[in-house]
Amino acid sequence: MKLLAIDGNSILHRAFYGIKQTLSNKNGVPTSAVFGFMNIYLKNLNVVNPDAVAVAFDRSEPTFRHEAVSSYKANRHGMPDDLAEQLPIVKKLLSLMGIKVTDYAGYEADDILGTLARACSQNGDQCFILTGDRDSLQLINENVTVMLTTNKETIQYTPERFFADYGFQPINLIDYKALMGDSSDNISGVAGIGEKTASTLIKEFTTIENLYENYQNSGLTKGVKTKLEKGAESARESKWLATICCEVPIDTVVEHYIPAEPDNESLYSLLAELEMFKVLDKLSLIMPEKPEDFQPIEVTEISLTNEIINSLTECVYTFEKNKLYVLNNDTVCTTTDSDIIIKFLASPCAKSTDNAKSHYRYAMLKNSNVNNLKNDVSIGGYLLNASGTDYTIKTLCAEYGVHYYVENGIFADIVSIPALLKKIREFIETENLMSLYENIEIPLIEVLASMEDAGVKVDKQGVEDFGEFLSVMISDAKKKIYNRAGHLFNISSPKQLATVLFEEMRLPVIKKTKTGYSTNADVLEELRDKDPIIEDIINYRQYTKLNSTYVEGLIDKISPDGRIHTSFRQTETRTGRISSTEPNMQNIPVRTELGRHMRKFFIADENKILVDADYSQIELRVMAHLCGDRNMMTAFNSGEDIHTSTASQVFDVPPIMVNSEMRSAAKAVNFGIIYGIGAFSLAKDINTSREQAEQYINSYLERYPKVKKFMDDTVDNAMKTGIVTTMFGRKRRISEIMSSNKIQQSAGKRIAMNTPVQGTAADLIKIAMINVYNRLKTENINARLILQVHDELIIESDISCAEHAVTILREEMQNVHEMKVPLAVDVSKGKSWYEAKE
DNA sequence: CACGTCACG
DNA sequence: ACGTACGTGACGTGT
Repeated sequence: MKLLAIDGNSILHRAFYGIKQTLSNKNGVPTSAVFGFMNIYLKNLNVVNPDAVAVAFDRSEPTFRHEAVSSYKANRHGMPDDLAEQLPIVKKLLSLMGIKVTDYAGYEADDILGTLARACSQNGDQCFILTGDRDSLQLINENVTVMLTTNKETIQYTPERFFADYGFQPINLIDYKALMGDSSDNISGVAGIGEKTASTLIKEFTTIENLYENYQNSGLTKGVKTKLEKGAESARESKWLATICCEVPIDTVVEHYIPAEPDNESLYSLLAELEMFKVLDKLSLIMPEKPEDFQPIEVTEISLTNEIINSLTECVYTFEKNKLYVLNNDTVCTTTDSDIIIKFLASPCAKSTDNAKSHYRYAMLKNSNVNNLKNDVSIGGYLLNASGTDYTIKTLCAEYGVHYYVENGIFADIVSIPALLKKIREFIETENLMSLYENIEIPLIEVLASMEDAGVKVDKQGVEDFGEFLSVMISDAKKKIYNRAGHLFNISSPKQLATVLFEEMRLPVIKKTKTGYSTNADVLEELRDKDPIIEDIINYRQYTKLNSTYVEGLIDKISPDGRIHTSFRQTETRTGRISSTEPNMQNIPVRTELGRHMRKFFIADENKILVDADYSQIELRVMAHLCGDRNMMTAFNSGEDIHTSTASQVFDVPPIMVNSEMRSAAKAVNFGIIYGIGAFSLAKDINTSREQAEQYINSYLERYPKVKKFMDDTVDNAMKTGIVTTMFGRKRRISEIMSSNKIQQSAGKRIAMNTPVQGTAADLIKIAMINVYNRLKTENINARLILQVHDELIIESDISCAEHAVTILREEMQNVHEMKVPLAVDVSKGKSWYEAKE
């Protein structure tokens, strides 16, 4: 028999403190520790593949070994509330999985593990102890392996591995601890004896009994002898405290720990309620049958014909690997004939599906379109919970408690959609998201598909030439760097670079990362004057970044039509922004002249021109609108430069007296305001003292009191409800704000302050995109939207109608919504993106 | 696959 | 005393 014995408390702690993210479900129940626990458990279950599993927990009362010690747990913090809440959930999950959970009054989890381990050793069974606590290593023997889990890895401690690490036998870990003590367990040990001495003593004397019999006549130093003498009493007591009890009166018949049949139905509901869809997947659980409303769906597959298409008024369809599935009552009509697919997509039938954007792309490739799209369940799922990782039908079914029809095989998706859609629409309705869904997100799908379909023309030769130039500059910089360093190394490896800079060249360490010395741009900037190698490294970084990410990365993505067709993602960001991938067209360089050069290669086709329009300071304007601060509104309404105006307020001088330093400080403060201000970071950003930064922030908030009020109200509300909302009702759940960890909670507050602003700006530009798209269509302009970069829209237009495109962009962006301050838009034209943005 | 780094708004 | 801006995606290194 093989037994996996788990220290439940220890693993739960590891999971809680190991997971950076704070997770919680819709109802605000914290779940990160449960999630981490399940991951650690499932991972090691696969590694060990045991016949039996036991999970041990502490009892909250003082334990047998410790009740004699009056200051029990003096140095242990009680569990934070959000961890304590998760303990019963884990126990519940385990018992639903059929796993025996064991505790015993007066004993700790490791005593139970010790008892089970001893039983295994005596019966010749194998025992694997899963824990994060080194104490259990004393239990190791030929039959007992300890799987020690850290945040990074799990180490399997066999007797050999233990000896290699410690240099004595596992059982003598008790003696070792008796000498050196353990503050977290309130074991005092021998005063003055630490890790090093304890280790040497145990290697020589093996046990403290033997040590105390013989130390006087040994060659130990006088100091050590005195310490041992004084600590004799404490050492004996410490040994007793450090010894794991192996005689807890629990059931030690290993066979009794063979898991029972899991209660899949309850397990499913609980995991779904906790929103642990990945775990559901790993356990291959699906929504169990519900007697009342569950009916297996018998479907027959027939071929989709024009007649059927013409008869449809409303339907659900999916579309995978160029095969179309249309659900029509009890039949699934399928086809792979692209003419029929196009015909269907263009038909007037009201359509519901998932991943509709790809269907638009399919249609547009054939110069057709999708007509009358009513629902996209993925988009719906995203609006209801923007922090999901995927919005596939299977995952959504799990999330919304809808049966996923695995038994229907390849029809599982389509057969599952109707019930899922019903649920999702109900929630969208009750959450007041219907207008956002129907008027913004659904219409936007077509716009994004059209932009992807259009793509951006690239001057491939130009990019290649630029790449040649960069390669020369890179080898040049390399040579200089190797010369100065005195040897070859991989400059792109932060680790190797750090060795050269901070160990070989002894340059001062500015900042550390959790794995070593930081070599990032800020650090290099500070070291710039210290050695000429730094400048070359900065250049090397810039050249290689441009070359690998932009030159090589983009060339790979040029389609046969000479254009790049990025993919815009509509269900990716927590705030409601869209993102761009393969390639990311939203982070093409612009801030440095060399980087900006890249934009010369994104060009308009023959007889066409690029029209670029961007909102100026849209997020600050959104802030002004949302909070209604008089001072801020006046600044925008008067049309003056906002950073100058802010500087005038913060420094209390007339605008004419604002110099460029004051203006850039004010600009940084404005950014800080949007991000959820912190004095520390502002100070770092503008290179001033924390006190000074604090003062800027305070005078800002005094001058713009409603900004402060808005921030305070938003945070208060988020603390109460766990949710923040944009102007158009988009919601974001912020689990961090409920965290017992202060750092995470402050992060949550900043998120709460930033999201309504960033999210509202995202909503606004989405509306503008839809309106621009529709006007280009109805006014028959030979121009297409091709890119969006958060506050910027780009149209590729026939030269003949470029002015019309300019007008449409300007009007639709400026007038997108009635606001308390004007939305300013800068528009310009050019043959390339570089030219069009000046 | 995580991390450090760096490109953008 | 903590460790610090908000939101993304891609690349190279190293485990």
